[in-house]
Amino acid sequence: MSALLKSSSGSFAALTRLMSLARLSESERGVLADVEGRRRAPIHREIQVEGKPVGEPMILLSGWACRTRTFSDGRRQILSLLLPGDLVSYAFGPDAVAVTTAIALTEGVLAPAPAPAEGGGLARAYAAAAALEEVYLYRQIARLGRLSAYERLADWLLETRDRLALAGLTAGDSFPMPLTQEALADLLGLTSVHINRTLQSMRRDGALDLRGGTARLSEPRQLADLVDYRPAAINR
Amino acid sequence: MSALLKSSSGSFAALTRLMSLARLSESERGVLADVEGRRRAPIHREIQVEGKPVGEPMILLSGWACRTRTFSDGRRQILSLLLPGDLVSYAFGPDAVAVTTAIALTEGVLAPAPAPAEGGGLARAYAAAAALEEVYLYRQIARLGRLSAYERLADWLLETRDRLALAGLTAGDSFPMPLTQEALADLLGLTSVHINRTLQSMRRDGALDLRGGTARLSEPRQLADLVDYRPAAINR
DNA sequence: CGGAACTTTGAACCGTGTCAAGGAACGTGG
DNA sequence: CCACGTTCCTTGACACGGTTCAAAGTTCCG
Repeated sequence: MSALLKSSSGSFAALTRLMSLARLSESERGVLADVEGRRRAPIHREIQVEGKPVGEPMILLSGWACRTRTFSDGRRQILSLLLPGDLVSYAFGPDAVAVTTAIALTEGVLAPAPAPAEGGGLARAYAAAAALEEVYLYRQIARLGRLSAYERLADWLLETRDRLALAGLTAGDSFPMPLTQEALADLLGLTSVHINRTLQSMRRDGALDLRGGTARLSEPRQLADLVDYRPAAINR
Repeated sequence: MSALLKSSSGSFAALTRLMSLARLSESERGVLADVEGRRRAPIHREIQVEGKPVGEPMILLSGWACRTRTFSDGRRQILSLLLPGDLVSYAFGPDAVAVTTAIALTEGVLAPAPAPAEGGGLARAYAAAAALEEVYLYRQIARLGRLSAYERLADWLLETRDRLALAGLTAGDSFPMPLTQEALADLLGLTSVHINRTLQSMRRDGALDLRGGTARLSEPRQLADLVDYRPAAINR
């Protein structure tokens, strides 16, 4: 068994995220570190399959994944991203059936999501996570429906920076961005060729630095104005 | 008070929908008919406002509504539709804040959603409704991200027919379709001009008959093949 | 009967897709 | 550590679906 799977390292980001979503008790904070039943998800591996029982709830400890829909003619749309600390199948009881297929976009590690005590911090964190997931879905719809390629990219970069910040994965304006341009295209409803051109246009504008799997937003304010971006707020 | 508001007529469709989602007990079936606190929602009225507390859960008894996002420059995207029997604000406790703005697209009637008994049929119906709502969100994303105008329209018509069928509002291949072409455009991420052309193209193909607020799909099979459409199935 | 909201049509324009080919980066095995 | 294949990125020319702008026609409702 690899170091990633047996050690408690690698659940850091996920724990950080849960702690940004709700105050956790001492014991709740420990439960993720030594959770049993971790499993590695190699890149492109299906994590969940549409129409099959979802099984026990899982949390993504590290790596990026997505929910996806593939049409019979091969067209593919990434419906939503799953980032470290996101819950993968936490809906409607274990006898329910998955409504989407989910796959790993990078190498990742999954673990069974610790069962929350009624009314505890973990339960609140999960509820907040579900609420946020809903927000991201609505945003994805607005993005695809009404924004230009450049705007979609800007909006998504801002959102992703904020999501990763919750998991403590940002460093200033920098954050990991391991997606290929083809994955970005499938996510933003464009072609990879056009993603390439749009990325370069944003680089030329001095708004984006994207190299070696790391993105840096140099002018986040201006990008935010461009797309009327406001951070997600669930609770007041 | 109008006949619609005081009589038990007008909750028929909503009750029919809940009964298609789960088996309801005798008493549960009655609870919607004489629910207190109905209110009329005139066309264009805000039902819920992003950032404000959601208040008590509501169910849409009749009429069409939507969740919407408006950008600062005026662009508008309809995120999801709310049809008779749909729950409007049923998420994450009454202290939560609405994550979208919802408005009435036609004249409609709302009522407080009857509180479900733990483990009862109504609770199962609400859970199924929430699961379906999630399915429709994912579909909307795939539609906007990867389908052409003609395909978006076909896919949406099929979905809407099936949704209305759950509420007993279809008659064969016919169903009410009260949206203006501009609303359709905002829903499908297009312009009203192009919606107009696309509708006519579908009419010319003999696939759609849309007049006087009623739509009829003449070739549902072919449309379904075109967009790889399959009915939503939550439970197995 | 009159006005507002909605639908229809035409012509020009433009953002994004398509097709094709070459180049860079990366991992793997020898 | 090099050689090689594979995956990913980049670029150019051209095509096309959908938008924009403008104006006329229709329906609906008070």
